Amino acid sequence: MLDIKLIRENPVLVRNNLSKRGNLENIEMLDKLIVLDKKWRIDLTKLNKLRHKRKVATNEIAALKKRKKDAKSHIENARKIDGQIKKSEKEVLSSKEKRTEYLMKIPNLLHDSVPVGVDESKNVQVRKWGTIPEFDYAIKNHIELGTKLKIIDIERAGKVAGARFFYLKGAGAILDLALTNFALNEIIKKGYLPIEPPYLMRKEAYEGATALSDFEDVLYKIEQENLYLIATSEHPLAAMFMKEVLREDQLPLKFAGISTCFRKEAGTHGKDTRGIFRTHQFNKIEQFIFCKPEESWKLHEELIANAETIIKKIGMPYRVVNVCTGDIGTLAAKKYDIEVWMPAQKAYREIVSCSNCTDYQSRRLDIRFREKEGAPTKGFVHTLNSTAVATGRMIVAILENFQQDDGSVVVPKVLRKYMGSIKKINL
RNA sequence: GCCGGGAUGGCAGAGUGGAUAACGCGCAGGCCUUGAGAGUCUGUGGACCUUUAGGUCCGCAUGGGUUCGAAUCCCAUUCCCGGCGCCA
Repeated sequence: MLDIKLIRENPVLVRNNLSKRGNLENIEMLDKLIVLDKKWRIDLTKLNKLRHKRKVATNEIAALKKRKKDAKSHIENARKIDGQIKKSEKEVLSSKEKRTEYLMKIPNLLHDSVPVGVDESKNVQVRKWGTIPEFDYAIKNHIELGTKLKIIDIERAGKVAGARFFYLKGAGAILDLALTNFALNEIIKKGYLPIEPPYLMRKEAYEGATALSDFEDVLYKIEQENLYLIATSEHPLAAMFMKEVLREDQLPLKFAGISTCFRKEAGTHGKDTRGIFRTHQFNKIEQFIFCKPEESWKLHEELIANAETIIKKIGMPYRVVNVCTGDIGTLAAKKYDIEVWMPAQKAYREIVSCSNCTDYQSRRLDIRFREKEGAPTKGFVHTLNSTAVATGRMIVAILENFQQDDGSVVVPKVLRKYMGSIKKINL
């Protein structure tokens, strides 16, 4: 959420930044918010005056009672004020709730380096690495490869759980674990603390960690409980310190989240329907950082570099794109995606998403920092997140890029020590 | 799941229906000191109004209720501690 004080003091700056996203709704919400905020402040001042009146009246009653005098008429008067207060309280509460609603929906301010554009076609390539493999035979896609090698079973998963689920078997299951272990070790080496978070989160925590629009389209809710399955370990990691004040000398805090991710994928019907590229459940190692505001842009580059190192070591051709204003999402001020080459689709496809959320997420979660215990707070921390590896998509990429003409798949060198030293997945 | 105890400022901890949330620690500033420390004084949550300076309200886990008036009484919820039960 944005700072309401910034909106009050510099609405033009906020409006200009929001308009870059090309979504008129944001501007409308901003206008409504400014009106509501003004109304709320006027109503609140009225209410405070009424409450003061009551305080004076009840003090008088107390004084009279102490002297054992009759206070009946005074009590009658106080009762009247009470009625007015109740009415005023309702108004204040209602405008405050609406105000908060808009404030929570208005997206983050964008960094100047974010390219302007309506959709992903306007994302800007930052750099490219590796060579696109050439095949002198008819290549197979990951579904054919995985099915033939008996390491992926999508049909039976359909029977058991429905579309967009899968079984990983044998070398497939081991490959998933190998990717997890490899990526985790790579970032542990760089000083990230591994964390297995809760896979379910309460609504109050989740509202701080993500955009409200995700509740419908992305998150699974547990029936009869106030709990949601996490869509990424970013969310429980972000919420871990909610309502806390961190110590400045402990920043930056760097974490490696380990979790399965659950996503409804509502509204993606017809998109990537086959295979395990887009599924309701997948495993992911996530990088997450809490830091001081002045170091977040440097750390954003560190996160993308870490993710690139992992992909380079696996040996996968990729490119990094600077995600444009129309495609960037609510929380991020800037976002890089890494897209790896998928031979069967003949396209670069997203495999890593790396965002600097500045103070937007931390203000929602109320995570501040200060120099030391007892000292006044210095403001909100910045939060950043980035995929280290999403195993499902990486398995797709490995199968397709490293396939051989006999239908076998070469195991990337760096993963072999996690897979009993096998060099190939054979029939 | 059942029974009992609890939740108060950055921390510790009083306050059981009638003004100011006591004392302490920490933190910030002043005085003192060559300096540090000790000592001492003042300040130390949030919002709103007005702004040299103020003023008002809110804040005792969260949400309701009772009352002229609630940290204090009642109800619900959440979390923590102890005991019993169940359990990988």
